[in-house]
Amino acid sequence: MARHLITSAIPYINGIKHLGNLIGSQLPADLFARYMRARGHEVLFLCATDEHGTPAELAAAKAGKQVAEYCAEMHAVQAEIARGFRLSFDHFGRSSSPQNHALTQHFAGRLDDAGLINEISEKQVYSHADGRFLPDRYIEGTCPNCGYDKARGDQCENCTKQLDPTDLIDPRSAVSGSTDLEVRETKHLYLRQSELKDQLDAWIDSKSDWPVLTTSIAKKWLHDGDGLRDRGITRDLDWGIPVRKGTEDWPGMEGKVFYVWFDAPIEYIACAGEWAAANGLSDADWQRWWRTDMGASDVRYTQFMGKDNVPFHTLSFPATLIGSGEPWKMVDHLKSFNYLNYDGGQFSTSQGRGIFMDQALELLPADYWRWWLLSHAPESSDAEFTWENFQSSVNKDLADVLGNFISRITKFCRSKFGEVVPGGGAYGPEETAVIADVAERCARYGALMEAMEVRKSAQELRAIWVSGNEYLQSVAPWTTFKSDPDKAAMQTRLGLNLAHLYAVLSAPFLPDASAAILKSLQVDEAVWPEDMNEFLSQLKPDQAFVVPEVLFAKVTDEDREAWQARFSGVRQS
RNA sequence: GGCGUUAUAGCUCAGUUGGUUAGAGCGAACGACUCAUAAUCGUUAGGUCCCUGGUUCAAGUCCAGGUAACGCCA
Repeated sequence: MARHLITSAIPYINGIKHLGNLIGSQLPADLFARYMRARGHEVLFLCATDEHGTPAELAAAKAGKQVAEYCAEMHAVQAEIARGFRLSFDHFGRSSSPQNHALTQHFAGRLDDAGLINEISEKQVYSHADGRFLPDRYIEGTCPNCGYDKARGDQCENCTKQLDPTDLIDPRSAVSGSTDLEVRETKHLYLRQSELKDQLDAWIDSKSDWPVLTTSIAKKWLHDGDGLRDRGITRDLDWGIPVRKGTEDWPGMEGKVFYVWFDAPIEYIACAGEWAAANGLSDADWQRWWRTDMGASDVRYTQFMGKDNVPFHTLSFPATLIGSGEPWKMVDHLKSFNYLNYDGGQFSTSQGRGIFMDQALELLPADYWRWWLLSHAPESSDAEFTWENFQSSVNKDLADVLGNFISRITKFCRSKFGEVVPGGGAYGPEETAVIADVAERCARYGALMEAMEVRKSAQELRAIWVSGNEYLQSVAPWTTFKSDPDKAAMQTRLGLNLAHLYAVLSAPFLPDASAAILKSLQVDEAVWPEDMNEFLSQLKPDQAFVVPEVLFAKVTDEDREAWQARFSGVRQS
């Protein structure tokens, strides 16, 4: 038994995520976690909401709420939707947790002790009316380039020109509208990542089994231009983790908080602490996952993320861990995904384009989405969601190949032998052949799952479903029954055992359908097949079962057209 | 403008370190079956592997140049 620590990139608190976000990290991470648990490994699967930063403040203000209140509500909403998609987090934490406050401050202190923090004075805009410094995005004014009067201090949305707040004509606060602004000196902390460049470089070089996409992005950041740049890790905001040096005050940094990119990845660790606290466990219980001096040296740590997050996971976060000089568990394998596009363009949270997680669940149960998304995961390049493709994949794979198999075998059995597993002698040569075929495919499926080859795993799983249909078609128990009912009984028994196999193998992809099949076969516990001969004889003669409800109803043309129309524009609410 | 990724059957995609007749699923045509959600199974037809040049006994695969789409940065 191995120990697997699995984290998914943590979704930002600001609103409900779309299907592109889901397949970019949380869903494949869940697939991997479920598979590893099914194989009997010890798994800790963590995710959380990323709650700090300017967008959260803006969204809260727009909703007319305090930031803390807004974040608490949105965390509950996201947690509920995650449950809806059957994401099996051991804990769904919050980057605003007390654990993350303490740990982030701890890391900052350690980094400072190691001489890896610089204090730098810079000029920033202060708003007298708001009584605070304003981040670039909080300042609005007229774009000097195109004359657009709602340009932001970082960029003009109209002409896309990058700006400095001081470029704006008639600048005003986006918070209060006040024009009583002043440029002031303010001090910020910088993490001297450049000092750690060689260590990071060597560490990345040691990861020969990482995908090209991952290492090429990391190498580019390390070597392009001036190389790895030092980065500011503090901000003049109210909402966030107060800047402290461990448990001590940080002179000159009063009223400032850590920048979101610094504290968000630390939440991966803090989340384990939240998990322990929520389950009445001790510090040692989470530290054995994260501290190599406390038992984590045999942990295999895998991170899942979209490609836009790769630099943070390969450079910034490792810089924090290495720089601390403490024995923290570093990532072993890093699986990154490209983007999922929607009908010819990008999914977009800010523009409300595409299908959002809550809307998806209103249309169809989780298994449909899980199957389509995973079997079309954007692994080697960007992938495309179209309603036609979704309809045909889901109907063919789930309704016709898997669903219909379960239906035909259970109903055939009921009509000829009743709702019990029939006897009728031992398996013959045809059965031996199918069992061998399925065993071989199952081994391949396991290897692909182990390697996190998501699409190929889905293909192999589907091929295993097809084997059942092939078998039934070739031995035709409905024909056999006329001349040799005993033989037909035996063939039907294997068919039912195959249904059991499909329930177990499909569980990581289709947890609900899997549970439904097991329930109808009256199997209490799903156990992964080790010996296929043995497994496919587990359902014994005279064992009762119940014909299940239709597992997957088809998506009709009318459904598809209606949904296509409904999701053609941008989200209204 | 710079950089990156991609380009293979009507569609969605596989093609390991260059090695016989380039594969799968869907869709199409034909056939089989009738247990089943008009489901299933089989057979067949579809490809100048974006273009040009190069390296090699041998290139979808490596190199150079070009074209197109997308993305990131300026």
